[in-house]
Amino acid sequence: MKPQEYIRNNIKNALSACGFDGDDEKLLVLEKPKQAEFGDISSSAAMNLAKAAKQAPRKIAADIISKLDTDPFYIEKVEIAGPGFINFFLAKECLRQAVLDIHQEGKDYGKSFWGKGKKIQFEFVSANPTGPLNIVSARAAAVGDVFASLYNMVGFKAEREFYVNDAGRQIRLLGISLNARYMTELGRKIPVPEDGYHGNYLADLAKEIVANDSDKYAQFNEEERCNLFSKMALDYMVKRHKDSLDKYHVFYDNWFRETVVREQKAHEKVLDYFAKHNYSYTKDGAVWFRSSDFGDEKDRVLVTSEGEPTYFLIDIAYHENKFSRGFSKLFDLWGPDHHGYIPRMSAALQALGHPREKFEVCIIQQVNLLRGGDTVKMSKRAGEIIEMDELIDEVGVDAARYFFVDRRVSQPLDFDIELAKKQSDENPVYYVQYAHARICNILRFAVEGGIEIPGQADMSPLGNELEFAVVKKCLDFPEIVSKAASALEPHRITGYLHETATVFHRFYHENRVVTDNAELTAARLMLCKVTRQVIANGLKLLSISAPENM
RNA sequence: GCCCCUGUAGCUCAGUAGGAUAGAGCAGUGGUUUCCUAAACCAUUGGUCGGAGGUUCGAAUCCUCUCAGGGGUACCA
Repeated sequence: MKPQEYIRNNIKNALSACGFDGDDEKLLVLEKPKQAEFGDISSSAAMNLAKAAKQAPRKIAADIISKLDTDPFYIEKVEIAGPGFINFFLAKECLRQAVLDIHQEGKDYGKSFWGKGKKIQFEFVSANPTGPLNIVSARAAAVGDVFASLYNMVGFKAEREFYVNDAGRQIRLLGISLNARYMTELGRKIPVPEDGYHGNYLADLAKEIVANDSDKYAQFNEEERCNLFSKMALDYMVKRHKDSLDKYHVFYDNWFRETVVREQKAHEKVLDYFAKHNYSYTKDGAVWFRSSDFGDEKDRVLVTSEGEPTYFLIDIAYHENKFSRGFSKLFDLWGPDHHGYIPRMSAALQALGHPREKFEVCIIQQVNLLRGGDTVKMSKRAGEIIEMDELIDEVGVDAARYFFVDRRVSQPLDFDIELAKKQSDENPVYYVQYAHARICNILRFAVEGGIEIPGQADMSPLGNELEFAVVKKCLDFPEIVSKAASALEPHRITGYLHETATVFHRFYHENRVVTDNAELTAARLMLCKVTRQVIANGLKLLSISAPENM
């Protein structure tokens, strides 16, 4: 049994013995004291009970403690402190045992099972295939990927999906824009329409087409040619997106195309359903959804007076399609510009019979790009955007991913390219990776000295505070993973890894691992292995490499 | 107008289902290497938690008001 588990059960029993509700989750929450002198684990149950029980918190705490079962294997001592905290000090023996337990779990350490194998889905990035991926997509890609990894770690079956908007006006415009570039390349100057796509990537593609097929398409009539070019540009862009994301270590389970929804007439089924249930009506020649009946601030158009289905309608049908694939919950990651869109989508899905909590949107705040402290101005109109590829090429995958994930998602992010590039102590990525590399080096050194790396060891030689600090930190990992997942807060992982690295570096500095003392060496090597495992597991969650040397 | 996000150390940010002396990294200052990687470690400087009220044993955290910045408010996608 893990120490936390033991203490939790223990408090639960003591509460019941004192006549309190031992099943009240709120009373069973364990906290980490801010300072080491307050012990390893604390409970504020007594203070939370004080008001209802009309007793002094410290008195309640004393009662609870009197009913605690303090197995010396787990508990060194228990104290009442401050206004009524109950502080537990873990016994050395269970910490020593924990090292072996974690070692046993290996790659699986950190997993939990509260997801119960439920199928869920994360849809993220889903950038329009009309231009290269930009910085905002880079943040969404890193975050969405880590969310999926986190949820897989806690027992869900999480899938990653990219929605490709491969239909509609913008794709026609893409074809027209490519047509202009192609004809221009052939010497017949046709301008890219003002609301078309002006980026150089289409000019590049046009050159490529001319190089391969020469003027073969010039004979086509214009409409035919634009249609063909729409398709060519689309395939080209999707491929580019895929390549960029591969390079970034983001791998999707599914690339879902909007045309599938249209071909299956799924949106018409939604219309029929809404009409049948009186969730829609016609006004001014357009079909409206009564979204205000489901919490939206006003009704929304499903079919325009021109007879065109809106993006919203198609999107509803798409989400209905997701549910039909058996996901018990859908997570969408959107940019801040879409937050006003949440109530209407939520309304639509509720109208279709899906409970509100089965659809959750996570808004990823914007990214401000800096270079050495100065803002990098980006103008989409003029085609001046920093592409995700450029960013990765410049700062590297590991640093980019670390920076994007190391901040609360709901918070705008200042990304300083110069800082991310720096291979110095200003850059937190290397700090964590260095701890991993350092441990690898210790193990290498031991092997070179003829010492066998133990698969088992007697941990009793572990005795000082720095050693135990490392163990305690490693012990926190599963809980951190669970919290990061349930709260959708990936920055907890980077923060934790940084702390783990700190504790290890500190230990390393004061304690020599490989010494003449064979027993002590074996125990410390085991401690090193376990720490390396925890750091590696954490980095793997983030898809950041764990280098063996630096 | 209405909605969302944000305001904590010089900079970038943690900390918010109320809890102990508000933390970390970087920057600054001063130290540490005959020894498994100094991309490290140790010490130290630095705070009216935007402001004002309120709720209570206790507020960065909850409520009201207020100031400041960013974003959103389409028969676009």
